[in-house]
Amino acid sequence: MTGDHAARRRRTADRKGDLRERAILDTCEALLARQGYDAVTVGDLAQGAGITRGALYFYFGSKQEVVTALVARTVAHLWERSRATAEAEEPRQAIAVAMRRTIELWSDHGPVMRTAIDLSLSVPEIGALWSRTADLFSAAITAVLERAGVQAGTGPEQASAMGRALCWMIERTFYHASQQSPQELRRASATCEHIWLISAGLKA
Amino acid sequence: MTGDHAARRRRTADRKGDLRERAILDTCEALLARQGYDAVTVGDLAQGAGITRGALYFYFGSKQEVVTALVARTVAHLWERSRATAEAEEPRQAIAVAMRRTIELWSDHGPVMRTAIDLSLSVPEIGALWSRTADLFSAAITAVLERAGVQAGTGPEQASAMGRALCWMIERTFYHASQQSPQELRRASATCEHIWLISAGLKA
DNA sequence: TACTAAAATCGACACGGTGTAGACTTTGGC
DNA sequence: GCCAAAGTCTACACCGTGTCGATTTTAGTA
Repeated sequence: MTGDHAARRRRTADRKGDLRERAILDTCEALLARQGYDAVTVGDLAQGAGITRGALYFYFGSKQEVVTALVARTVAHLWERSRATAEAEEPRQAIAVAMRRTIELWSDHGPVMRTAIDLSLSVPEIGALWSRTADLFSAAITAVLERAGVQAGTGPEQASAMGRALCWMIERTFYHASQQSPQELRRASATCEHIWLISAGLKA
Repeated sequence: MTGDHAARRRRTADRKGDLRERAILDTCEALLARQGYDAVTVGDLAQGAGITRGALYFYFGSKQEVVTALVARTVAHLWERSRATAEAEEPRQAIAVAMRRTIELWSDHGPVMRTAIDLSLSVPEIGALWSRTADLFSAAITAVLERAGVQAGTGPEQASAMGRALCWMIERTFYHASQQSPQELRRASATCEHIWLISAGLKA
């Protein structure tokens, strides 16, 4: 706990291994962008990172751990940015900003997002990560609905449940659109925004 | 093409093999209900159907083919029932009926539905099957929206795109709710119905 | 500079699941 | 009873995962 100790920690923080770790994760993301999880082999991952399979298992206990770490990295990035968002905005503004953020997120990390969703069931770790992320989104949407006048509460037709449903709508719509094209992503975003506004009572 | 030939065909229609085929599919559905696709092994499938692995490969070329056939069977069942639906109803009625049908569908075949969705990407055959099903739903929702007065067209804020988004909302919401409980399924349905009605301009 | 412990890497292996091949048995029409 | 097609089995080859122990590299320390 001494300063000296901390210094050593910091110095060792960028040791060779961390570079490798990042290289593995980067390779994973690149491979995921065009092969789908199943098709990606541990050998591919290792080769992409410039090491052998055996060496890779020094960093990660399994293929699942690699992709879990990748999802964690992406999601952490997302959390940081959403925390930076001022929450007290005018509803219409808040919705527009949120959708813009979502477009960026899916543009930059679509393959990882899709993989995370696909593996949520079979890999509990990823499921937890994604569930927590969805909760964040869901809560944000709910908050906007309430601020716009939708009745608060947990009934099937009240803000909370509606926020959840709209969250799933956005997730799934972007999931598909991100496989098409950036343009399709923008169109999808416009549609989601429209329905969100209507649900909030902010549009005819 | 003679009557005799047809009779023979019909007689051979329930030959031993067809029973086995159904047994394999039934086993697959049962196993999928509590294990997830990856965990299900061809050996399990064969054992459940009372044959050996080798014999199973006489009926299906691969594990993927088995689950594809299962999805096809389920989806065919769904198509039949939705074809039986009268299309020219009053919007509110149509929506209520559609949601009721959807609850039944997910109650009876939740695990298969979820598996189909999960494998849509990695198994093109299943992706096509599911995509076609989604198109059907999407079109039905769109039709109701238009009949309720939403502007027809393919713009991001017009009926077609909205129908798609609502379709995804329903899919994802039921996907999650069907993992919880029948009660949660009904709650989820109520929420989706509510948003659908609002989007159609049929509710405050 | 030489020593040493931890970090990193490798090659070889065992295991489990998939799909194939060929031999054998059952079934049902003639 | 004969025979072809349908159905079934056992054994095998292949591939990807994850483990293990030996070896090399790295970086503090004397």
